[in-house]
Amino acid sequence: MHVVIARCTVDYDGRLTAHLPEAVRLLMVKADGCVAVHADGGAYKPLNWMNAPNTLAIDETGDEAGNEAEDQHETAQIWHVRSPKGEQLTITVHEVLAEMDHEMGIDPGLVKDGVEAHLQELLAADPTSIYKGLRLVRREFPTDIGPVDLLCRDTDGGAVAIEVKRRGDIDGVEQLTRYLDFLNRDPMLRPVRGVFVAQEIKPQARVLATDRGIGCVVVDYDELRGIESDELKLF
Amino acid sequence: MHVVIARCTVDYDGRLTAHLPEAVRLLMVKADGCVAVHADGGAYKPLNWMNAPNTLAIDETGDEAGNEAEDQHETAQIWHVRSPKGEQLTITVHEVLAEMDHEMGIDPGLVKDGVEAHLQELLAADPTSIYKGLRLVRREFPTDIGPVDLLCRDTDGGAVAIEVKRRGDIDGVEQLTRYLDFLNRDPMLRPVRGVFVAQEIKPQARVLATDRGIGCVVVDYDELRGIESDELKLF
DNA sequence: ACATGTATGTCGTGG
DNA sequence: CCACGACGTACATGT
Repeated sequence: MHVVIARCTVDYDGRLTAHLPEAVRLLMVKADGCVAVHADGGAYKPLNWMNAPNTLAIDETGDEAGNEAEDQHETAQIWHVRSPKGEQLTITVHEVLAEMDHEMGIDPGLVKDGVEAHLQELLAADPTSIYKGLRLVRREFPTDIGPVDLLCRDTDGGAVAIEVKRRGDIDGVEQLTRYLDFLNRDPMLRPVRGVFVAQEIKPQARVLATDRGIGCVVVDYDELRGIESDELKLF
Repeated sequence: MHVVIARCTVDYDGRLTAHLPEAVRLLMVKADGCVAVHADGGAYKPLNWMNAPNTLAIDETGDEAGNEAEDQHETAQIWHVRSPKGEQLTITVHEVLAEMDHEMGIDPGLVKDGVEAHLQELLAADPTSIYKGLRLVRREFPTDIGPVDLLCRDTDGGAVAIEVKRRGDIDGVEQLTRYLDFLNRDPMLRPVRGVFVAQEIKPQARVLATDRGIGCVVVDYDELRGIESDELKLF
């Protein structure tokens, strides 16, 4: 890991064109070659960056015009970062204010908990938290276009396809719609109702779902986890 | 901007739960208080972070057990970062390997060029670059499910809904399809044709669009800008 | 503040 | 290698 604080200007040309006027910024070069230009604010996203794979070539153009020879900091460097896809990041370093270098090795990695997979797990364990009397047929029920999160039967034996999302967006409704299209071609299942389950459902998603006859159910993750704990306590 | 290279463990508890085992990482604290934990690889995204607004409190617990007094580096610090929304990031610093501090001021900011907004602007200014004889009715034409990028009329007075994308993906086709569904319920507009316009259209997106009777037009950004410049020169 | 659409999204996974 | 789905998505913008 190489870190430089420098007065610099930056130009990116690739998926779009962008320019950063001269200012003091942090330049971060990671072991895999990726480069990021950070300002002193604005969350974790850099102002500009280039992801690996790429090549970094530092062009030591020598002192800038009118520079006193003894001032080592007034050296102008040009960093050329290029990706094989034709993207290009050019950093003109006018002045290096600080620098740091350190070996860090490979990171052991992150352990996560509480994402959609976990929510789906809780709902599969007890579908009645979605809908009274609902019984699970199968998790990740396969269709030609991909697996439905949950396939259930209601009290009348009717098939119910359920899409689980942490945040209920319009995309989730589209996804469920595609699944329903395919499921409803199966004479053994037809007719299949759809239910969209999420911790939060956006208004537009609700409009679209309702328009397509898809039910919407909002569930609470902590509550589900609570119910699960309660049930475990009973035994 | 404060930068620290440290051997540390990290725990995040908020929108999910995550843990990082002990390793050497880069800790970045920006002027607005946001904190990021970087490994020496993996693009620009940090392993863990906390965005502003938040509070950072550094707990100097003193030397770790069994530590030789003169070794200043073996101090264990605990960084508590908390957001008002109840998120919490805890960084246990076992050893500081390097440190850096620098004032950077407010960044003048990024100038972007060539994003969808600009492309839509150019096309709105001259819809004939999409289709001969096309006239603009309204940009961001509202429907119950959101605004269509461009609504136009063709030479026969037929309504044409246009979705503009930088990269023409399958999602864009889905989006336009939804708009067309709603627009075609309006007796004043019906029948409405759809045209998908992008700088690049993925094969699958083209297949889906064609299957749904939606036209595909690939436009060149530089060329559009060129045409615009030419027209400006004429006056 | 909330809702919505864009992003140089990034990042994993499966075909 | 490409496509799809999830993400602590972040982020700007319009209401």
